Amino acid sequence: MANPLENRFHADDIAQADHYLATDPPADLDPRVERLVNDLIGRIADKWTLLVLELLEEKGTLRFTEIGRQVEGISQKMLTQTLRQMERDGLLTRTVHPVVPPRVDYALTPLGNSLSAAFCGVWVWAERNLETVEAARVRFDARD
Amino acid sequence: MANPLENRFHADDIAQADHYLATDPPADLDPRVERLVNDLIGRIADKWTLLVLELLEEKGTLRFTEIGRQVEGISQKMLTQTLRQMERDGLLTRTVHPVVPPRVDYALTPLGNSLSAAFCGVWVWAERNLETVEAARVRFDARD
DNA sequence: CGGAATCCTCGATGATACTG
DNA sequence: CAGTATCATCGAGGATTCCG
Repeated sequence: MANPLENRFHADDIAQADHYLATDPPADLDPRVERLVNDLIGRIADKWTLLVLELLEEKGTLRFTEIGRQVEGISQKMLTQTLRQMERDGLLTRTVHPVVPPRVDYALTPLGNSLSAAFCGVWVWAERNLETVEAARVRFDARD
Repeated sequence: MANPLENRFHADDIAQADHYLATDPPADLDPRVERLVNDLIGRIADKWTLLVLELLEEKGTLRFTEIGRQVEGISQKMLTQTLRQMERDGLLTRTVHPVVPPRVDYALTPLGNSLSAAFCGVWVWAERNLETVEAARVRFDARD
């Protein structure tokens, strides 16, 4: 895996990783790490996790139903599943209030916030290059 | 919206990102843009695209078979499909050499490179927080 | 309200075979 | 070598129901 930080992506804490990565062997890293990174990427890079992550970062603390309402198109099943997995991974906290009717609050942990920050670059890229990609598709589809 | 490469954020200083978002229309953005961004995220955030993207960024130009060999576990079908979609989106170029046996080279476009750069923060996050996440999972699974 | 449990479907993916 | 085409599967995810 190449050092993705040849360019300068400046989260101050991430700049540290720059140095950290630079110490790696030139070729590829430990296959074990490779596997785990891919696994992790696979988990976080799914549609719902991403959307919940951004929503909670923006809104702070939200209840189960509120999240469900604001994440367009998610089913209750997937919402539960996504939230559980994120909780398991330490990305958010789940707080059950012993009242009737039940009230469960979800909020990002610092780890969750840092992941959201890490994704910032991707969101910005997507917004900035939306039309470029659209144009590329039109051009591609127009070829014989 | 700021360029991520110029953008300075701290993982623990999400309040800033808050402010950063605050420069956008207060509520949510244009639904059309929102939809397209989500669509785009959905496309690029799949396992194979991500892996091919990083591989090509690292290795430069590669042939079809070389990519297939280096992306562990990908089937020929998915490789073709992934490469086509990336080509369609303008992320890479496909160069057919009229020789026998056929030779087809793939390489990232500037757009592809910029996307790879945008993902840089995520890869770094994954590498840095691998063990934190692992620990969180163990803790979660150990609860009653 | 915030889920858990069940059933069911459909589309993504793999396996296989064929070709310029 | 670099695909395309076809068939088969299998599991992610939706719909529905029930519950503390």
